[in-house]
Amino acid sequence: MARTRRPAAPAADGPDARGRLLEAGQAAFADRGFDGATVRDICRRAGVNIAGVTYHFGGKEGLYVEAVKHAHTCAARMNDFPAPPPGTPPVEKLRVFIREMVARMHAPASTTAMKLMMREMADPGRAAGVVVDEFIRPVAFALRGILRELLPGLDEPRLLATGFSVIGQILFYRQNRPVSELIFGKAAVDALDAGLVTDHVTRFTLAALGLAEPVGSSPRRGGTA
Amino acid sequence: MARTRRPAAPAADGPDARGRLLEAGQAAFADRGFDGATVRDICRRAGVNIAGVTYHFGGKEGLYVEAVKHAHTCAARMNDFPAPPPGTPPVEKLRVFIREMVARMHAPASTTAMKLMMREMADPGRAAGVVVDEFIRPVAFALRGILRELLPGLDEPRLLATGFSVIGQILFYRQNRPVSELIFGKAAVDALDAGLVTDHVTRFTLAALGLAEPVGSSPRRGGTA
Amino acid sequence: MARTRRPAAPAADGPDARGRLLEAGQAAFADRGFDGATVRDICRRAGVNIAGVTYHFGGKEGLYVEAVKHAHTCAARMNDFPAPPPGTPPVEKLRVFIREMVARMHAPASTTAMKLMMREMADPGRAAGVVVDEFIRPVAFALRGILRELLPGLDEPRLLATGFSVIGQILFYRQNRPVSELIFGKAAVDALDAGLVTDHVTRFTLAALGLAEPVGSSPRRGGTA
Amino acid sequence: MARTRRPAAPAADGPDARGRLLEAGQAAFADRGFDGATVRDICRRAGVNIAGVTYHFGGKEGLYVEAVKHAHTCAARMNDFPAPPPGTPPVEKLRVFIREMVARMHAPASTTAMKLMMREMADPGRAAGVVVDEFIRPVAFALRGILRELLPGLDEPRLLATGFSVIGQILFYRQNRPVSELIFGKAAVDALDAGLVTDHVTRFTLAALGLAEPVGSSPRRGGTA
DNA sequence: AATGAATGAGCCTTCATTCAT
DNA sequence: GATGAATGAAGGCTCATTCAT
Repeated sequence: MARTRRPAAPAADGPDARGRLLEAGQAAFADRGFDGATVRDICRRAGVNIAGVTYHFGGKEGLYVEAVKHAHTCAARMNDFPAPPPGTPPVEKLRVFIREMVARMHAPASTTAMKLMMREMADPGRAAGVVVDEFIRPVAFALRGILRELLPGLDEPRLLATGFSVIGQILFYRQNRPVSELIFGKAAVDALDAGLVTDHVTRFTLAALGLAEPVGSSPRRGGTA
Repeated sequence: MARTRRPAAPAADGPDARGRLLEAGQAAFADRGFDGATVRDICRRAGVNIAGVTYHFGGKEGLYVEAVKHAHTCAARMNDFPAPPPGTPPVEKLRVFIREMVARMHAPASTTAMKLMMREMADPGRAAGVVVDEFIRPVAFALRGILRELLPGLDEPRLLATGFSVIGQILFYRQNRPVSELIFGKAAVDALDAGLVTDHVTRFTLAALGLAEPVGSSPRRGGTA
Repeated sequence: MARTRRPAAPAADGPDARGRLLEAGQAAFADRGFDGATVRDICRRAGVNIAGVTYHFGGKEGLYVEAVKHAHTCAARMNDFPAPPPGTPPVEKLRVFIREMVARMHAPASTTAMKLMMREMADPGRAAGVVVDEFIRPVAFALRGILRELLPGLDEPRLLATGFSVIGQILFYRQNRPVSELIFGKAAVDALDAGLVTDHVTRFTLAALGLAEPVGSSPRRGGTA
Repeated sequence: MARTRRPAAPAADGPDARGRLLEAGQAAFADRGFDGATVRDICRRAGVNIAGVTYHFGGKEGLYVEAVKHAHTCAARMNDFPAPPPGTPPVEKLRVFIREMVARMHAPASTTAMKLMMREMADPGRAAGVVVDEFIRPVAFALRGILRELLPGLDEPRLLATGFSVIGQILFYRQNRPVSELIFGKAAVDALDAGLVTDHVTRFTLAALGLAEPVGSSPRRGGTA
């Protein structure tokens, strides 16, 4: 156990210094950004000496990159995306994809990790390459594959735009939640839980592709049937 | 306008110090963020004394807020949103709305102002209230009004989600362009110009609402006719 | 007066911040070396804010270079080296040269400046170029000129070596005083004041060149006659 | 020797950690000074754990002192100064002394050790006592003895000054080589090899004491014959 | 109205050192 | 005997801000 290994940890008793730094860094970068976060604060929260960041990560930037990597590892196991069985029809694959993506975006547990990744995506910088390569791109191509199956005759630009329409709908809840709450009130936005959003986005999307009844036609149950 | 809000600033007389500071601040905040931008750099670029920011805006934060306001004033005259004639059918209103929004998001001219506003939206803070009140909220309610006309029977949460689906599709191009280019290449993303995106989002949305043929059914011409 | 110009000097009342920094830096670098001296300490001694060094000199290294320049300016006005009248015989020129150099090396007033310069000479680095160009080289060439006049037939290497013999004798008192005192005691070394050393070096050198009676032959009076 | 002085060090067994640390420390201190050298760097170069310095020498300062001692042990076996046979005439003793000293100062082999010692001499501090006692003082007194034999009637201060004139000439080449090269060019200074310098200093000195023809009188051969 | 020298808090980093193993 | 993760003081420097002019 890493737990029994620590020699003289001063404050916390969770994982080792490096791990605690990673957690604390993730949180700090997530809600203050790279420039806004301070090494001092991160160390204090991690219960680690101020020299710890340089020691373990070579500096603030090193910690940032590792924190983003860690975030993607934590929050986004794309691998356990429930790979649909071979014969699964594409429509079902799309349903699953949407359900999974929405779930991720609404997961309250990984909020911190998610926020950090979103920040890096909105303003790609130090760690963008890693996030894109290991996390974003696979998902993007998975979606494109599904859509290609569904729309074999569509030209490339429109296929891309279609993918963006799907992803755009889902991402919106992550990227614009605070503003949405400011406009419509927290309660109204909170009402849109993962289940409702999954249903809605699935129905909206399938209808747009001619694979389901349009939104508004039959009251609910747009997700499965 | 902004003139009446100044606390203790000197008379503005054209491309004066205050104005240059506003421009320079807008640019700096847009591409480095609040923490990343420095007062010194902004003053240097504006050709203004280093004390200028404190003098004219009371401090860095003051300049930031004014810069965001200025950005919304510049880039987002929601007023000249071509108010459709009274009798316009809702579908047409939605078409116009989408066209206008996409145009704004793709406008290369107001890139700086747009970037600054997007930043503030992604991480609402110091100036979020102003942006939301004066720029975002009117648009959001306009869209909701249109959708309510189109879907009179839909319950509130689903109406909200539908609005988010429309806006999410459009915003995606602003909020995720750099990452998209990283994934699919700049060329592929650049191919999605305002016209194509307008067509696509309009078709996708109308189809989702049962007001147009689904995406992929007939080759193109989903936008105008 | 620079004296009346200071707006809000916190502690001292001498020259302005920049000047005080220069003095304090000179002292600190002189007796602790570049690495040993700290900006904080220098600022404290100068009664200047800690940001003063960066502000006025761009950083520690900038202050160092300026301090060395300042030292040479202060301690070594080679210009007022009493230029001998045109017809002065070379022997007299050499006498004057030695007297002047010894005087400089023994001057207790400019000890700090001298120490700083010696340090930089012993381990030429950041400011060596300046010191050599503006201070050392002119002196070196002046001496070589005098010796060339005295020894027209000597080959270059030996002329150089002769110059080094003259300078080496004089420099010794600056470069090795502390060690000398450790060996022979402070009293014995202090007994060698500027006058005695001038006499001695002059006699030793002139005798070596066959221009005076050898050391030890007649008790004293080796300097002038 | 140094072995009996260690406070709490482990048994030394050849090119062990302790020895490698000593070598690495010597090199680092020689060309960066005490403050400029870092324990980390020294340990890395010695292939020793970072705690090695504290462990073996009690700290950085301890290593420094031992390194200087080591340097004097390595580079300056004053013992094998070829003690002249009892009846050797003083002039010959002086010749030998000069030859030996110049040889030491020009020895390229012991450059590191020499540089370290020179540094400590120029700015006597932590290890000055040791160097002076074991290395410098014996030489100084040897020279004084020789000069006393040659100049039995000279008063003490002048005798001291005479010794300084001899040593000053020789030391110059060690203490001011870099600056000399800056002024006259590396080639010109390199031309002054040990042989030429020995010849020159010997001739210059003996002539100054009335024991040889003056410099410049007969072309060369002032050193040996 | 506008300046810019000066401020002091706070930044990230590096240092020699320690201590449980 | 030797290790290396962890320490905490101190390093140089940058920041937004102030104030006498």
